[in-house]
Parts: sequence; structure tokens; C-alpha cells
Amino acid sequence: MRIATYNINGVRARLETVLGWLELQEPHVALLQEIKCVDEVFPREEIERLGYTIATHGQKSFNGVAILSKLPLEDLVRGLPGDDEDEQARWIEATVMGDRAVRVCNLYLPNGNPAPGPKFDYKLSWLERMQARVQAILASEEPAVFAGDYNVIPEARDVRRPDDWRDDALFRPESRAAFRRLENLGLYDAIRLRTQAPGVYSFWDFQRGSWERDDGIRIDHHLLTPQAADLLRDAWIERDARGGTKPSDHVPVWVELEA
DNA sequence: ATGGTAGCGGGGCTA
Repeated sequence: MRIATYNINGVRARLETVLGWLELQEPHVALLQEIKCVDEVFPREEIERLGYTIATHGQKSFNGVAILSKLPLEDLVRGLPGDDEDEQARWIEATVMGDRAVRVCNLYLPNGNPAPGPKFDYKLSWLERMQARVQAILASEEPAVFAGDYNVIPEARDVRRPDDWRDDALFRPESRAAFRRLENLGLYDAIRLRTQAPGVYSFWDFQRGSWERDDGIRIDHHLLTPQAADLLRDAWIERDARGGTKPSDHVPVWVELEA
């Protein structure tokens, strides 16, 4: 089972980008973030035509996540549990019924800038709420993947110019510590199970010629439960996607599981 | 210090 996470930065503005990518790469499961639309206007038919089952959790203008799957989906959950007041659409999860059942959680973590401030507080509280959800799923001892745009640069080797990011919500010590706490619950960063190399990025800003200068950061991650890590065949970043026609500022990050 | 780009939606916010 090949699973890709992809912050598409507007699924309608980049529909041709998504459709071309799905046709070429044929992910079994695609986890989209920043669809930036409500469920009613998600381009469902166009994607279903390629053989995908679709589950969306959308929102007007901002945020929004979707699961596209060639395999059946069960036990859908929309929204990160733990705060009924939270109206931001940043979480959707389902069980993908492959050779093995895999619990797949698709997340779009708050950016958190400017920091400090209320947006940064929201990011940190969201991370705490995610911890509780991770613990509940870990307790079930099932293969599970927590994938998406974490808006966290885990380490200095994950950013080309660390000094430019010191005060940014994506790289502040509090954000990195919260990411480590997730890992310390017993999750594995799939890319780091495959390579220790620096300079492996998943995002290059649209501004300042970041792509041309390879001024990137790694913020899109797959965290695996031990049972999912047991099934890991490979993990990679589809860097070439950043150079194509009408690219997102993020590129797809992949895992292949024996499932 | 500033502005540089992009999507949504039709001004300013979010990133």
C-alpha cells in the first residue's frame, strides 16, 4: 500500500495538478491538506472517475483535509477529537482496508505564526490534543499512520537556513519539543527510518526564489505506530513535483507499507 | 526594514 501526503494549497485552483499527479503516480491512498473549500464544491466526480473513494472534511476558504483511496474506507472520523468548540477543519481519519487494515490519520497542523500569540497558543494546544488521540490509537496496537502537514521543522538538518527560522512558529523550541513528545509516545518518523541525510525538504516558499535556491524545510511527515513501522517498505519525498506545472509550495511525501 | 508570491473571494486574511 502506497500512501502519499500532499498539501495541495487549493484543490480547485490546482485540480489539473492533482489529476495529473494521481494518474501518473497512482497512490493507493492520497491525503490532501489545504483543500480550501467546503465539501459541497470539492471536485468529487473528477477524482472518483480515476477510481478513488473520497472522504472530505472541508471548510470555507481555509484549511480542509481529504482522504482519496483506491481501497475501501471504514470508521471515518472528521475533526480532531477533544474540543467541540474547534471549528477549523484540520483532521480526518479512516481505516483503509488493504491486505492489512491500516488506520490513516490525515492532519493539517496550525501554522502558529506570529509567535508568541493566540495563534501560537492554538498550535500548541492542538498538538496536546493530538497527543491524546495518538495515545488512544497506540493503545489499540494497530498499524496506524499519522500523516500530513505538521508545520513543524523537527531539527536543524531539516532546514536550509536555520537562523532565518529561529523565531518562527515552525521552528521554535516549543513546537519542536511538542513534535518530539509525539515521537516519544512511540512513533517513528518514516523518512528518518530511511535516511539520516540533511537537506531533505518537503516545502519551498513561493517567495524569494526559494525553490531555485533550494531554500527549503521539511514539515510534511508520516509518523508510524510500531505496528505500521514493522510494515514499512520504503519512504521518500517526491521532490520533482515542486518543479512541475502550477506546483503547490509543498511536494508529496510517500510511504509504502506491506499492507 | 521591507517586500517578495499564492488562494480565496471580492477586502483582507492566511500562509
